Amino acid sequence: MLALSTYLARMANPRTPRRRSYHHGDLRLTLLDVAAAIVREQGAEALTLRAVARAAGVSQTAPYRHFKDRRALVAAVAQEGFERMGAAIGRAVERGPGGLPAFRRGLSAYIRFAQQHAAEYRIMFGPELANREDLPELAASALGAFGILRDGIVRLQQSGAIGPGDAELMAITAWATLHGMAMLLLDGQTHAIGRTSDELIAAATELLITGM
Amino acid sequence: MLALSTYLARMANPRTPRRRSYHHGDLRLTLLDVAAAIVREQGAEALTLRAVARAAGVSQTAPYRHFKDRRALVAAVAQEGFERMGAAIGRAVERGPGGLPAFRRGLSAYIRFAQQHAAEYRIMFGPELANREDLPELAASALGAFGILRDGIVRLQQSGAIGPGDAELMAITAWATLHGMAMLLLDGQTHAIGRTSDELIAAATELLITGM
DNA sequence: ACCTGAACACCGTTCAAGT
DNA sequence: ACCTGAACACCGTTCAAGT
Repeated sequence: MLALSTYLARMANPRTPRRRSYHHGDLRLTLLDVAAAIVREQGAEALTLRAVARAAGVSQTAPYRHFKDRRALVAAVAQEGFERMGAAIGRAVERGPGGLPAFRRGLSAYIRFAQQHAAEYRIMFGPELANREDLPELAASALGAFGILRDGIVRLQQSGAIGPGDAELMAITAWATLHGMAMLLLDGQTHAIGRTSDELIAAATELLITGM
Repeated sequence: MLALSTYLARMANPRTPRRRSYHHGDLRLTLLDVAAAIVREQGAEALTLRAVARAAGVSQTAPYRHFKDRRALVAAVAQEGFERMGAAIGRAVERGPGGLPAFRRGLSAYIRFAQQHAAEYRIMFGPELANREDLPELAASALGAFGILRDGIVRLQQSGAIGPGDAELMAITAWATLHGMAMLLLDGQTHAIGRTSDELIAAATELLITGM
């Protein structure tokens, strides 16, 4: 989680220890770190291959040794995002009593992650990576996150906390609601309406649970 | 609704009647038509100012007389989209019995519009226009569409078709669900799950109504 | 008032060449 | 095996100049 300025300062500083050789060693990892820093600090649209190369201190064509094209780098950033989001939701679910309260905490954690990592979330669900046919790892990460939601619903049904019904259709609808609410919040569409994000998260969560 | 090829052929054809003068006359309208055709036929990412100028047969800087920058052109395309979507939903609501069935038809119409005008929908809700602070007309169009939804919910409450509660919070949640489901469908995220879009639309609609 | 042409600072990507 | 440099085909945008 180094700041972008750290990389840039390192490159500008003549006392920066020279690389062991002409070869970088772990350029792939450096590129990913730099990419994440750019997204975090300058937003999704600032994530260009050339900017990443510049901040990493390599030529603009060096990244092509490690990523097929720009989209592959973006996909790697998104994949990290899915894994971090899954972990954040998992922590929220574990942190307290189970059952319906745990489910509520999970739903809230989803939207809070989107708000706290707005640019990353946009990349995860942006049009560029919408088609995941050629990105099987990314598709698996996303599907894994969906599975957590569906399994949570199944357990709630088994315990009788929510009514019966097609758990998968419920999960897709819940996901759609979370994603939609996250986007509305990120885009500031809810400012005009004058409600706090906590109110909106609570409303969406309760409507979903009541509907189930 | 002319195809892009029509504009391009017109430019390539030496028999195309020359413009009345050095001035185009209604370049703004032509640019908007061409932009809509490009979005429809080549997708949202193909909508560049230079491509629009080329297809319209003017220099690449001519559009700047009519649009402050690229974003202003994109916003104009989005605005047309909001108006057409509002009209499509209105037609669906009117076409049949009122009350809850009309509300269901409206919700379905929203998602069907998104599916049938996928690229346009992406532009309407894309990150580029997310911040509408400097686009008051666009903000008004979007808020108008939201108002239709909220008023529909209020009427359903008055008739007792759905339970009481904060209509605005219900409307935002419903909008989030529609938008989220539309995006999941457009992005093909639902393919992996193997349900038809009709099933998904029905599930989302029923869960929302039950929750209300 | 409206449009053009040249220019600038960016992109992604390819390909031959360097170490 | 990994990285560089030059090149190509794109962008958005500005500014002086043409009609």
